Amino acid sequence: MKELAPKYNPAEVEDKWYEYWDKNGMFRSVPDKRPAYTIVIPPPNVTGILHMGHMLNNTIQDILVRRARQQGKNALWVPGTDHASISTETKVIQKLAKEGIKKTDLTREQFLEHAWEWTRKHGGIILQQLRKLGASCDWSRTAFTMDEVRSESVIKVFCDLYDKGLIYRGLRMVNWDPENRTAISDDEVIYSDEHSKLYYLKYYVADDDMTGETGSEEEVVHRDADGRRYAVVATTRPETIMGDTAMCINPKDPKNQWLKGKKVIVPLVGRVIPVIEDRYVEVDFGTGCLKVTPAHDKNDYMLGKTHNLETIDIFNEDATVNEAGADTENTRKFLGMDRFAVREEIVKDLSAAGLMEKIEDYENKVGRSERTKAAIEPRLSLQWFISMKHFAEISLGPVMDDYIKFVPEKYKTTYRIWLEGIQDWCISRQLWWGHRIPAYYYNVGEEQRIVVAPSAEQALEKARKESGLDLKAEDLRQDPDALDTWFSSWLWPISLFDGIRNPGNEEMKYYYPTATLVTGPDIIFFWVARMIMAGYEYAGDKPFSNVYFTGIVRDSIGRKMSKMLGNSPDPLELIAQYGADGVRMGLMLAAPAGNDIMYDDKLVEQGRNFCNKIWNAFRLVKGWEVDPSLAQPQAAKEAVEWFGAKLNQTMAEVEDSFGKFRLNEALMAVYKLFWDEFSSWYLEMVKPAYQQPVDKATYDATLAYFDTLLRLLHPFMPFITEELWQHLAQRAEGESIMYAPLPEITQADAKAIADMELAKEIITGVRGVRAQKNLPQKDALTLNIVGSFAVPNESVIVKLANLSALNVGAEKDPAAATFMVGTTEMQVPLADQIDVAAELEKLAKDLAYLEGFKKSVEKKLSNERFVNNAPAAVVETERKKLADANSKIANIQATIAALKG
RNA sequence: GGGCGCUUAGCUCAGCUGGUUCAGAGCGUCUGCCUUACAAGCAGAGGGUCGGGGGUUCGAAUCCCUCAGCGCCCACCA
Repeated sequence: MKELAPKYNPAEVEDKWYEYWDKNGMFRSVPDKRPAYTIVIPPPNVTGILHMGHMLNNTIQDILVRRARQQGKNALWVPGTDHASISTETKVIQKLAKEGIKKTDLTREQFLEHAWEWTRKHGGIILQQLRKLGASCDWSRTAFTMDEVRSESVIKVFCDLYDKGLIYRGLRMVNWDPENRTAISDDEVIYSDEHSKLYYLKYYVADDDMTGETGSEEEVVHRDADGRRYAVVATTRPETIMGDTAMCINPKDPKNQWLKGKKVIVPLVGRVIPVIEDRYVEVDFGTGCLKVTPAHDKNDYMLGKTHNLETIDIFNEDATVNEAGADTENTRKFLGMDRFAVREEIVKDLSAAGLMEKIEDYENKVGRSERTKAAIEPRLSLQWFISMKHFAEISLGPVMDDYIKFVPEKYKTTYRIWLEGIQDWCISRQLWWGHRIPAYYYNVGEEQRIVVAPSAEQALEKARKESGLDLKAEDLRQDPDALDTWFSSWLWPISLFDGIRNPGNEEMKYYYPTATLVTGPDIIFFWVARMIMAGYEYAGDKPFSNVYFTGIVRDSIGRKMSKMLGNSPDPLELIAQYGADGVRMGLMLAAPAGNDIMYDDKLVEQGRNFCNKIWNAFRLVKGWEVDPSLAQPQAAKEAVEWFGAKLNQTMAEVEDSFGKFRLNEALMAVYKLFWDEFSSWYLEMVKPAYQQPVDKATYDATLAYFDTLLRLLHPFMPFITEELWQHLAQRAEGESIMYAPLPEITQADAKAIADMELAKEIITGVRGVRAQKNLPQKDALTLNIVGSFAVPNESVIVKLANLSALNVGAEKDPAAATFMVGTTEMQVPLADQIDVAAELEKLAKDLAYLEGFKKSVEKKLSNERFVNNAPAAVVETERKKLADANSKIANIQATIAALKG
């Protein structure tokens, strides 16, 4: 074979193997007799591009799927993308804006045409990028949440839930995103602390008779220069005063007793509003007076309901002031003005009118849209909701009982608490990009009625039946709203197998429930919980058996990766630079389940270096000439026996780690096995002298071990393992390491492992002496073992320590470098090279340490309570420690005496 | 305000139901080596009173209490 480069070049092999796998249909899965192992991808946004979070998440999925394949399971990883209604619609609007087109200038159909065009142009890029990573998805099954199967599934489920009475339409205070002019769910609102101001406004008492204060001295009564009384209200949102319909105090607030039963005047607006009492108001906040704006605040809305207040909505959909907000002389000028501009203006006006008591700096939580970052405007509107009580009931148990296993387990609590306090799910969005709500309105006289049906035709038929009228198609108006994106996502594990339209079909029976869901904890409510709900409602069983929550990929100083900070590496750039295997390996080493990972280039460097290590180990082995006539050297025989045991031991560890989803530990175990045990120890043990041939037995054993190591590594590093596996032996076209099973794990020979550990300790001891005394490796040394000792793997020791003689039962030699293995003294004679003073100093230190150690053990053993209460085995080990310490001390003392003598 | 979690070597972390696999790993650091598989490497070495305090116990990184710091999630204080 041709000479291999001393460095591994991933770029040369990765695309080649990916095409090979794809061409040979190796990612493809169809139901058969084997057990299934299914993963459905968390569908990335259709127009998104790969970021570090995707890299981590999809690497994990690929590892699980590839491992399942090796285990003989019928592994399927289903890919797809999400239409991401808000996010995509926002992007399309921005793109149109650049072309000078406003959404409002377009018809729904025109807008959707633009959106589809955008989707076609950018859609699926991310799936192409996943191939670079090595993702072994069955691409023939690639789905989209707005393709035909998924869309029909969504509509069918909506109709079904409506028929079941689980979907309703209602007037609610919703989180309104004025930028996209849509309602969003509670979960899509991000609250953060922001600097703002607290404005103290004067609300004069209406029809003030200006008579003196009544009641207690604790009362706080404000008066102006003319003696007129007013209350002070602290607010962060002075622009909403046009919607004030009451002022509220706490009935127990001594400061404000005098306001009871009074009416006050809204500043500037001039409207007279009642003072109401409710314990909701905090006595200690601000002045204890609260302005109540039922149309623009969730709590105020609640107050409005309990106290039967009028609701005045003062804003348009885009949070500019409407007619109702601008119907007085002083507020007329605000018509059409944005809420924040109004705030500025109104603050000026209030101050000018002497109605502003003071302004303070203030820090409060402001809710913003997760997507557009626009400040949420609470808004009353008609929306569609799913009643969640039923779903909460069916989805709690399976997780709490570990029928669905969460990794890490702590998210069970998070999940339970959320379900216990669950709110109804607002599923309508005032967007066009998405699944349009299949609800149709028609009028019977003045009364508006609703029918819900999968199509306009069916709706018409239904409406005719229900109304008894001879309605025409144009009498029905479809609801303009689209459904929340998650309304399609929650069906994903079912709809991917067409299990909504065709319940119980063959694919559903075979692939469902899926094995493991790999996702971030940030969407545990949005998605994970709801998939569990839909799973039970529409497939009669859990959607997945395990949920592996990944962490967030952060930069090396712990910041989230973000475009703004520019601290996120480009994944494809990384792959180009370090190889897909190197990147996968680097990420996985640092990623325990549920832990954030601090990304650093050092990690992927380590991955790349490991690839190189594997590559070079391969170069070594493949470079050997085999001489069949050669007998196997004893050292090689010992090495082969030992490594077989070590391999088995590690495979058991890896198996155990996978069972616990501790992929980083599994990888680390294989990493150390390959680098330390195989490369640094085993290969050195069996390596023939330079340009000497190797015997057949050793060669075969080594290739077999290499093969197994590649299989173990394959799920983590698919490309290099395939490349080398193909080189390792003649493979037929269509063969792949992807389907090479792992050998069975047998009981590891513990004695073989322990013996070699001891041998390694001796070798390391000799190497230590070489390092200290500057003795070159090529000079053979003598090793004398003082007293009796059963030497394990003697040939290996002689070879790796480069010994000319190994004597057991030697006399103590003062002119020798000494090291201890257990209680046994080992010496490398140095003749005149020994530095007596330095040696004595070192021995004195050792002695002092041992004396101290001995004392602590003796103290323990002389403690009667310890001897009486501790288990016999523990006491026994203490006794042994003491005996060992005594023997070591005697040894050292003898050596010191000999050196001095 | 409620809940969950974290604090162990310079960095990132592992240490299950208390006792030789209890003070560990990887990376980094230091020393010596371009030894014909690999300097993206080899060999060797150093490094922590396990956040502070208290308690339970013969014995605590491990269990309990408390304090401090950090992180995340949830929540209607304008």
